[in-house]
Amino acid sequence: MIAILLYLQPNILVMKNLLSVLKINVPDKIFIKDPETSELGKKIIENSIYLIDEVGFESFTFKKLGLKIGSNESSIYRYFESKHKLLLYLTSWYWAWLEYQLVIETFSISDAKEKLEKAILIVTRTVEEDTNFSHINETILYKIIVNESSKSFLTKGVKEENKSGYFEIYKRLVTRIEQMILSIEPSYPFALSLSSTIIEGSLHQHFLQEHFPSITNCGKKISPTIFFTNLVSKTLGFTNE
Amino acid sequence: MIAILLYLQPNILVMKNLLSVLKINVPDKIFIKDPETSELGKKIIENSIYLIDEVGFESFTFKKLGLKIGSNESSIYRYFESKHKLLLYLTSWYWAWLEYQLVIETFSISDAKEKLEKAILIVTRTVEEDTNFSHINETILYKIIVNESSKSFLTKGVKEENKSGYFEIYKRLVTRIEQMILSIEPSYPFALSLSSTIIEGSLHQHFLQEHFPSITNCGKKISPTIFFTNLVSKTLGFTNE
DNA sequence: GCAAATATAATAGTATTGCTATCATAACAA
DNA sequence: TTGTTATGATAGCAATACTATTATATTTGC
Repeated sequence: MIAILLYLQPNILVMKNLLSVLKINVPDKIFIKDPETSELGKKIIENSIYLIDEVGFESFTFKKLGLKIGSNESSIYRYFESKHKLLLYLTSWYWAWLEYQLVIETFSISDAKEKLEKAILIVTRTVEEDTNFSHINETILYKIIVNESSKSFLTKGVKEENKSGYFEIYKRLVTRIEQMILSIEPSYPFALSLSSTIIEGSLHQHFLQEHFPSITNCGKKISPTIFFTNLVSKTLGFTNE
Repeated sequence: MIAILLYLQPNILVMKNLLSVLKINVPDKIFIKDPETSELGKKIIENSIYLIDEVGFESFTFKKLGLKIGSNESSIYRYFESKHKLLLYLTSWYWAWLEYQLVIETFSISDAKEKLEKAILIVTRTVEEDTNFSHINETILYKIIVNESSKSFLTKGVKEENKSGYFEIYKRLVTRIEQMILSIEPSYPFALSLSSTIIEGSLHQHFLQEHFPSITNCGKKISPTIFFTNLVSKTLGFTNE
């Protein structure tokens, strides 16, 4: 795979091609039956994204989803044991998708600072264009990540679910950016915290921009990318002009 | 009140005295009947904190709470129209309580940097000692803030609830710290985003410390306070030695 | 092409949730 | 003492979050 990546130009078309071959892998304990293996499964994923966006995760039910896709509640339960597991699936898929972008788009960058800046761009930018290579609408999924993803870990069951490996992809993403930080400033003692702050903090700034504009500078002129790029460059002591 | 504060030493004893006179004010549209005005009301607040901590917000119900306090479900509905409103009450109370501490403990500090550092300490530190001046156990409430407070705004109803003023205290806290940042560096263009990142980011680091220690540097030796103090001093270009 | 396996659909049922409504009683105040 | 207010007890209801069973398609292997 590394060999292939070296020859690829990182753009959406390439993503599309690459991902038509490579499958986004979600920890398989999250589902009962892999939704990627059937038409119904794909319809479940595709439309759960639309429905959660429409009504919010609290009001989302398998019954309503069944109605939307002309299928039965009980059939959906054959894929996911609960709506919480479905949310875990969607968030895992998103982080895996981001990780692919991170790897592809930073792979050929040799300059450590440039590499980190690119990484910050990737994890903080708004997903606006749907790459359209699959049944998953990434633009809408991104809205769900901003509004609902915290609920995937803010539960009484986190500890156990963490042990089951449900958050591995997310954690690997954090450590990837940690490594980029350390390659610039090996003695910086808070690389993990800075990395996790960039990722969660960016989602939070996107949320504020939408719902609490009075407590963020992010808006039309300033993006979370600009804010976090500045924050990181100042913190690690390099200029980004 | 300002006159009084000038003569006070900021410590827990003073807090206790001050708050026995001053009432923490929560936006009054949040409740149907003010729980501070009756014994039952106070029992509801006191024990909702314990129960939410025990079972998590999702499994928390008014029926269970009624059972715990030897009262009736229907009586609790006379105070709060839903458990969501109760969560809003608890989070608002917490932010108001923090704001008091912020005002009291930074009031007499004239040096801008010292003032900001004190403010960061106040909003990022773990609430470990219960001041015990009321029926509210702040230590347990703090755990709820870390684990559940995001759910108070990550809902389909945020926009409306924001219009109703339910988040005023929280927003005012963010702008207070924004002002402290600007008094050090008036040209820094991201003061609001930095402030909101400190507050939410600190809760997130506390959460990670507890549940995902592999993606944070915070733990026994490093606290969120140390991380954010360093982050802010580097970002604003002053040293904190 | 047919049987067997598998996937999906339809229906029913259950305990719990998130309430609302009504009526009774207790406490307290005018 | 009478009225007002607070609380308690009970009932009821539609929706949620499932589980279980049975029926009917669809696919697959031989």
